[in-house]
Amino acid sequence: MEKPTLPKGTRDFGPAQMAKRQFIFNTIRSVFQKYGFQPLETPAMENLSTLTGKYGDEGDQLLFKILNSGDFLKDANQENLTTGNWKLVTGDISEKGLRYDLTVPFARYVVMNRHEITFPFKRYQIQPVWRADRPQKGRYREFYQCDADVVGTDSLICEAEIILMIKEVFKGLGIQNYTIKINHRAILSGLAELCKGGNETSLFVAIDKLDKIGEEKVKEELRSRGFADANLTEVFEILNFKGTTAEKIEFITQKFANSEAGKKGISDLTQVLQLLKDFNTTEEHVEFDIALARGLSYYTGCIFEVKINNVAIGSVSGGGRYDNLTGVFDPNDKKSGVGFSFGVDRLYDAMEELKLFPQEAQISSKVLIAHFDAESKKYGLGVLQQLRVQGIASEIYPDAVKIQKQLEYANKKLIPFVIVIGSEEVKSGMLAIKNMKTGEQQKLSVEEVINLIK
RNA sequence: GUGGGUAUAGCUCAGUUGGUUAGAGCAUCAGAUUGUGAUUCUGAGGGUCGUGGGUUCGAGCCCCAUUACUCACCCCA
Repeated sequence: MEKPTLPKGTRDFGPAQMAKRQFIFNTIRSVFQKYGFQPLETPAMENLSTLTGKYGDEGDQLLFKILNSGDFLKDANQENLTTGNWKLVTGDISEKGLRYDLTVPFARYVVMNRHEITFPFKRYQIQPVWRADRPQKGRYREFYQCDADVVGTDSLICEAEIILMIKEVFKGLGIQNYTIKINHRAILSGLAELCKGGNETSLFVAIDKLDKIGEEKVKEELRSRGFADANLTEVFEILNFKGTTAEKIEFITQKFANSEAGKKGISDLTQVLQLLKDFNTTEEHVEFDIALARGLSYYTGCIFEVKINNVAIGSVSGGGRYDNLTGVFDPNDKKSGVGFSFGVDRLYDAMEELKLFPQEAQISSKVLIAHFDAESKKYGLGVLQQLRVQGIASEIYPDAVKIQKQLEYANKKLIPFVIVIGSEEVKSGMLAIKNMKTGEQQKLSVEEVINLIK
């Protein structure tokens, strides 16, 4: 018989992992809801026409496509088949694909439902997405994103609130050493204006790697992409400027004196920082990083990225403002949106590495009822029901087996208390309750047991 | 898409210049213990060494192919 396996880059999540994952999901969800976001779910699959062209050529390559049902060759163009033009054949035999992120399906939803939606619309969405790239550390083909976006307002309060939410989620998860990097697309544009010639995107992609590969490697890459060293002097002067956020802003304000884009970026950023003060929060964990660029082509305003320090995993959260997302589906409907996303799978890996999962989050039942014989098992059912009425998660060992085995079961399931029932307990009504951590055992009435555990 | 690495028990891994019957820890099961787990002691089960071919008197080890996994690059959560 052939051994069953999983598709590359996908995982099962057993009870132990699910307990930890749900701890993350619950933390994020409760923060989203506290900030007034409402839930949304969209289908796992979208029409390919909805997805293609939104993520650039690279992104189109990484889309999982779904083969048409039935005789999918029926409608395929014979010429495409014989010439072996796979890209054209793909379009003939596949019209659906798995979602690549949550932002594009959200934009589609907004355009389709704009008459029912009250703007500004704040939605959160926690669902898996799929990417057909080669898996590696911290990178899967199926992974969950937790998105929160606001569409229909260009207020910078949204940007400030994103920072607040990130801080609150990380506090809830117990992650302390992290950095929220912030930048602005217009500041990047200002930077591009300072070096004449060369492709803007190539510049952003290259400088984004600055802290990873260093100045020399970045310059090397830029040279290979047609940038002249002489034109890069001022760019690197800015990128290498060290100082506080306020000092950085002052420095680039002089540099961007003649740049409309640069001035707009600085103004937005300054306002966001001021709003943080108005919210009575500090700039702790927030870092203005002029080299931060994000790949997705639709960001137009502030951009964010969150990294957990001392953990070798990519960013665990990112986002930004896009002025033109709905415009992709309807050119007459250009709504401004801003949003961000947590990568649960990377948060999980990072928290595992940092040993941040609290053990309480892994407890399922609080009590197990163990029994010595049929009569005590029967008696235990009544006790079990009383516990459950009190809202205590509890279970009884269903089979008649040795007490050893029942205690082992509790031990493995991390159940903290075991009520042992035998003929003595049935007779007296006093229950033997054992604390599995300390090993202590005492005789208590049902009411006393409930008070102890609750 | 490009380039490395790995593949031996359910899991994590040893395995000498190629040499008889392939080992350990953990896990599982049984017992020490007929009203007590995690700790301790004793014992047991479990492997066509990823797959296919080649070299050799002889291959877990060397060579070729293939598949899976994994790490890095591109890009990204």
